[in-house]
Amino acid sequence: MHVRRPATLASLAAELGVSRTTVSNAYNRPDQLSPELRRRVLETARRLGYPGPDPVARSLRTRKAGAVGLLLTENLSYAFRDPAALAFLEGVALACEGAGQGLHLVPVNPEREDITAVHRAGVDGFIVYSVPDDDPHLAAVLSRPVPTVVCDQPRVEGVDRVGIDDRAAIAQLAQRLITLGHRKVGVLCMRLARDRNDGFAAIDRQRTAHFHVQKARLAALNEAFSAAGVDWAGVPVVERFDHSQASGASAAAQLLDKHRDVTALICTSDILALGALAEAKRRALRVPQDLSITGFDGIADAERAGLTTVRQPMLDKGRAAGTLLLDTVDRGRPREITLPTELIVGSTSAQPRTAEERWFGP
Amino acid sequence: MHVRRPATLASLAAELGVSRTTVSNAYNRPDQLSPELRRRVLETARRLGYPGPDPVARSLRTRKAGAVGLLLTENLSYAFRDPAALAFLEGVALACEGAGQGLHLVPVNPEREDITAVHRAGVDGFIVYSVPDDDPHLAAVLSRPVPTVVCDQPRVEGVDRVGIDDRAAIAQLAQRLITLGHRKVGVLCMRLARDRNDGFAAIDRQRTAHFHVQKARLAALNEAFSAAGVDWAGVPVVERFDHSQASGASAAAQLLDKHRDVTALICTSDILALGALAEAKRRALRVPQDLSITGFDGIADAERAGLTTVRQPMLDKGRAAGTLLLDTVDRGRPREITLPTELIVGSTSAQPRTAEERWFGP
DNA sequence: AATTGGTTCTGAACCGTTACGGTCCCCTAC
DNA sequence: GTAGGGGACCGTAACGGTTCAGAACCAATT
Repeated sequence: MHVRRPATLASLAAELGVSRTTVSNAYNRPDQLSPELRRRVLETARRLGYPGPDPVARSLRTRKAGAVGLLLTENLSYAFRDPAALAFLEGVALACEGAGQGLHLVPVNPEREDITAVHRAGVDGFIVYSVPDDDPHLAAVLSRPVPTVVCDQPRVEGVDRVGIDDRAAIAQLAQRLITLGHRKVGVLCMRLARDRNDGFAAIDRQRTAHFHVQKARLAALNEAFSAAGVDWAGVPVVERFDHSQASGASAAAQLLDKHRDVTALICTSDILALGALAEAKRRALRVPQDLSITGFDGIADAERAGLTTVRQPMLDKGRAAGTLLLDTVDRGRPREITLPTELIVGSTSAQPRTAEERWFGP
Repeated sequence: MHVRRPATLASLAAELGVSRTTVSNAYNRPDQLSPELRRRVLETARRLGYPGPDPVARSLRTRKAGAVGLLLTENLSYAFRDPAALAFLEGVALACEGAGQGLHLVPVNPEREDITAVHRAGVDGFIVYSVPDDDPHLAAVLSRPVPTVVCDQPRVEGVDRVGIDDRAAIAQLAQRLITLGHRKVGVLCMRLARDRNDGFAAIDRQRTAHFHVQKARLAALNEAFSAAGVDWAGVPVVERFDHSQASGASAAAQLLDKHRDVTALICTSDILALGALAEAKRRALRVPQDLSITGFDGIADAERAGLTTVRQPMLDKGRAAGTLLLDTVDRGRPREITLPTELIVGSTSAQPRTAEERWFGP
């Protein structure tokens, strides 16, 4: 550890016999004082071990912290494990470093409601990524008098927003499955609300979901399959609180145990889909002959696995969020950026076998 | 964007007809005022849209920012691409969230010398990860009157440190190759200094390297192979500024073009090794029969590829750095933590073929 | 009646800077 | 000789809190 005598701008000024303003100018506005004096100031600073103006005091005065706050649904460390979140983070970082801004990761525990971290963060603005609409942290952010950008969340009055058209994106996927002939499908989705509910999610829970993205995707699936004559009430939807391949596998198991007749498993994330893929393999179900499986996100592992999925530009999303937040120019009315998505048809989806084939083989 | 009338603690106090102290206490020391008054304060705060004490002003007074600064060699966004750096980051994040501290990523451009970001960061301490010993950012950090932990760097007077025994770790690897019979080896390493030098690195450059880790590993290799009778001056070492598989591949190509007789390629990182592996494949060199290749780090991709490498606990490293920084208790004399490493013998190393075999096949 | 003790609230100092609006002085130009 | 201009530096007032030593008050004890 490294401790210095607390030299301040004032003590430096006293030592030099100049005003504090002058010392401040030596650091911030070199043109406001003679080069000679500036040299003396800096030299004396070195001698006294003065590290330059205190960042916090400066922030207080200038009302600028030089950093962007990032709020995630999950534990801080989770973000480093999920490829999609990671790409988002990378995008935000890109925007930040382009603007010379720091990136302040706000520590949040999704299971507790400790808001203090949000209140403590000395930042010029917040990016809020995919938290439930009733999240107290979100409320805390909005209460703070700094600009905010939300991402993968519902619109908030007067707040910039970045996202994709989740409904259209998954509707396209659904349409593909429908065209292929799938009518008996199941869905694996991520957590729908802040409470842990690992299991089937009835329509009511789907409708009252607090995670905007999941809710939108389920609603769009509902709409698409209903239009194709499928009774959505009969479509099993399994929810998982934790987002991991293991969760995907167990969810798939739970669903398949109860509904052996499904011909397609629609997963709202690639991670879940990869888990489902593993479970299918474990059960010796052939994909896509016996079971089609689809994901969402377009992460590298999904591509590697040949997953049918929807690719969304996570990195661009992060960058857009950062840019929006840092672009102070045309901050008039709230802005909204919707990024394009792309259906990726992989090798994990195909026509379902007919009943006959199911009994007698292909 | 979301702007509120600037209500302050003072204006709240005025509105309520109480002192600022009382309002402050309402937030920070509930036991210091009657529950009734506290209720009124909070209620009035809500009505006026007062978001609670300003974090920056609070930080100024309390001298606590509630955040840890993290300084990396590379661009901010790089950290999200390199698995090893990522694991480190995750470890730091883990420690931070355990202590309820924010994680402030300091934006740094390794090619420029803009130090202001370090001076601007309102943090309670710094973790500095693998920057060159002459890095001006490091100097800037050390000049600040806050505790610091360096990681994968040489000792700095009076500063806590976390690392591994690089020399011992790679010496073990070298010993293995020597035992297998390799005497004609080549080395691929990461950047040795702040200037870009994509190409062969002569002994002099190796010796004057500013990246501690690389320097230590090269020195240990030198020692080990010299002891085995190899003239280190004749061992080609190729350096790459950018750390990527592409770099590894091109470095391998450059080395093999000039030194067709090497039987083993020692890489100072798994990323480089994976690139070398790709290049070997491109050249139809069989690994390990025609060429042994080793890495360093023990990332997941390396394991998948069966790489012979040294595993180091990157996550633990990050966590240790965070813990060290946040543990204010026994901050007496500088502490040092050295983490264990483990030699992983994979399928990319084997006995070199004899000269005979080289000509006539195995 | 005086002392003690406990709550509840206040006043003033302080944290280390920067913004703003000067002042002062020297130099040039007419 | 003096008006005008510009460079160099300064004084004061915030910025928005926290902290600590009391003050005021009331009840209980001696």
